Amino acid sequence: MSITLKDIAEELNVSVNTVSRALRNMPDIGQETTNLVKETAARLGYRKNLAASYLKTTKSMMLGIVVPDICNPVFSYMYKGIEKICTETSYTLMLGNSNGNPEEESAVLSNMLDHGVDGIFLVPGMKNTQSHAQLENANVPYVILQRKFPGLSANFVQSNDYEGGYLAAQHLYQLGHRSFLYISAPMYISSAQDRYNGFMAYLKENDLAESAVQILECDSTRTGGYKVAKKWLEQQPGLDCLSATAIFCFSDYVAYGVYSAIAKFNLRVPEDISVIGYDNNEYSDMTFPALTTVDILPYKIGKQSAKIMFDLINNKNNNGEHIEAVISPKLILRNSTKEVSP
Amino acid sequence: MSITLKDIAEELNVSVNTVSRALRNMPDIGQETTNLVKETAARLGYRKNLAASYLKTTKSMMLGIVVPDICNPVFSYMYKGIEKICTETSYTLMLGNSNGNPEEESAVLSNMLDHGVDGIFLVPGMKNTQSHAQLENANVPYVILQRKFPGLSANFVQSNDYEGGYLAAQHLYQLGHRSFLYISAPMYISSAQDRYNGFMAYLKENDLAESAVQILECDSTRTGGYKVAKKWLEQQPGLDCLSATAIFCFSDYVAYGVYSAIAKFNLRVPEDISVIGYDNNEYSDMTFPALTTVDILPYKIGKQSAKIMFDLINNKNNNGEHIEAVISPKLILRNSTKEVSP
DNA sequence: TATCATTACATTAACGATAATGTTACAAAA
DNA sequence: TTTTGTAACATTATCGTTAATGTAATGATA
Repeated sequence: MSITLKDIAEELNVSVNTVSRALRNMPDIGQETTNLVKETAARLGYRKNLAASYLKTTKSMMLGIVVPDICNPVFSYMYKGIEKICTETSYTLMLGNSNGNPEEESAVLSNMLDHGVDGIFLVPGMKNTQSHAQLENANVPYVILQRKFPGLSANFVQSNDYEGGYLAAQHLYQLGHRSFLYISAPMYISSAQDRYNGFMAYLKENDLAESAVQILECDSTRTGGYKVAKKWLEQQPGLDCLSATAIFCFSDYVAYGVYSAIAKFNLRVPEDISVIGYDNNEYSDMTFPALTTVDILPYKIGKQSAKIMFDLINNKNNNGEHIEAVISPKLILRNSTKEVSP
Repeated sequence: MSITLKDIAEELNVSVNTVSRALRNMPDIGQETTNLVKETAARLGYRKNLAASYLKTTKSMMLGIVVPDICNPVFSYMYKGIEKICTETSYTLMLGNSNGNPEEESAVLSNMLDHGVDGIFLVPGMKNTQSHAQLENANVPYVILQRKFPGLSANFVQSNDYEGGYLAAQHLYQLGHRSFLYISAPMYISSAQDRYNGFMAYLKENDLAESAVQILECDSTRTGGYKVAKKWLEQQPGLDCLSATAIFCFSDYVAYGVYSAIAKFNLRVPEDISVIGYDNNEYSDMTFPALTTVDILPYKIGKQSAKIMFDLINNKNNNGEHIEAVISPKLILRNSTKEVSP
């Protein structure tokens, strides 16, 4: 059907091996022959069969990416960051969504490994450590993004969640806030814990007690944020004497839900209560009010991960120790936070 | 390194072929042997080498998807729709962004074809017909999503843009609007033209002249929408006598830009001018005001495309004619449109 | 002059799976 | 009894590529 090395070899009356080596610029093929082979290959429209090549070399030139949900802009920007570097080195990407589900995550990983990917990028779903074992057994390099396997070491790139929490606390404190609600993802997610630690660290530096921060958990979605915020508001002694003057949300998604809950109680952001998000979704400057948030720079995280991946593939990491990279987040000031009313 | 058919064969003292056929439930292998082989395969942790399998069968069990930008939720939802169907049939997906750039689109396609994908989903970028030739030559089934190759036939799934334009016009007309601005993507994009045709069709049915609709073109981004709207507003005789009472935007992105431009002139949506978007981005109900828009149901488009793909792969399409599927869009009513002030 | 490199190729054997074709043992049919 | 059929396997060749090894011709070296 399509042109193979054999076709070129027959056309030129040389061996298949010569064609293969000529196309790969091997030094033991004469310059004239090399040129001739390349011209003929181009003329016939030869394209290398990468699967066949893989069979001999065990280099598939494919990398796998597993994310919870590609519709989440955080992950799609990570994807693009990774792709940016991969395109330069003509690696192709296989993508799979785990939907935050351990079984799906595991199935997708297996599938990619069966296809012989040369490496895997994984944004782990919740508490799934099976993936870790899978990846270790597979004997391919892998980079974990954003969420840590609890207690396990790996090549790892993440936004500095501690710093993000710290920045958020600093911003709110400087506006005069002294009582806070942190609507968090479940605390077994390392990011959730780290952000809390950073948040508390700033407050403690400024002599606030731990009791200054209430914590509520939900899954990082709009409905999650809505439900928790609604419940919290219902339990307040009165809408004019809320037990927190600022809400620190685990994600912009959560913040959107919080907006809705606050609106339901006829309160205003930021006059009655300040809200700060996390992630800086593409549209968070279009919300009303525009959402103050922390940008984790997912594109940068993706690029950094890919660079580490290629170091691993090219064996630059000869001592075998795991690499951990941390990207500093950026506070994005908008209109959902204001100084606390006197 | 990893377990092969050979390992299983040696373990059981049978031939490699027997192992292969047993695992595939071929009828000429005895039931006992089949069971034994399967147990052993499971015990040793055998995983099929899909690349090697491909070499014989020319079925790679991979499909390629090329989109302009996976960060655009329209495309990420299409991806998920496709993935939904593919997971059921254990196909794996290769994803590539073209960034709306013909060269990148072409390069990504080549790359996927070199990897031996069994089929390709393509959301074409702008006016690139080279892809069409590439896909035809490649001799793999392909499905085009959303944007038509001008003048060329292909298996094709799209939202009914004509209907979407019609719905938008109907909604605005019923609110009393009689003069419109259509901020469109370039008209060589079939969707842009179709939406215009649908929009005009409704108006003509209600005895409005073509001059009731002004058309301005931009690329479908926030900045594109912002620039065009700003320019239009600057050219108006006065801000209290705009030459259109409603703006029909090619996408929600454009609408966000239009919002910004309108705000810059201290006008209000929808009191001073109504705005309707297109696509129903995930956050369009969080904007201020919440954006009335047309949902193209990208997840459904993805699923439909995948179904067609598997019909093609399984040769159910024996007469060789191209299949075209059209998904009806849905009007989403929110707060950016209101009855025209008297 | 005989030996040794070197250049530029060709030949052969894999990679892991599968399709096509053989082979054996046993049972059924003539 | 001989033929024929069939169930249940084994053997062999092949997909397209690449690594390992082989070889002929030429030139350099001892």
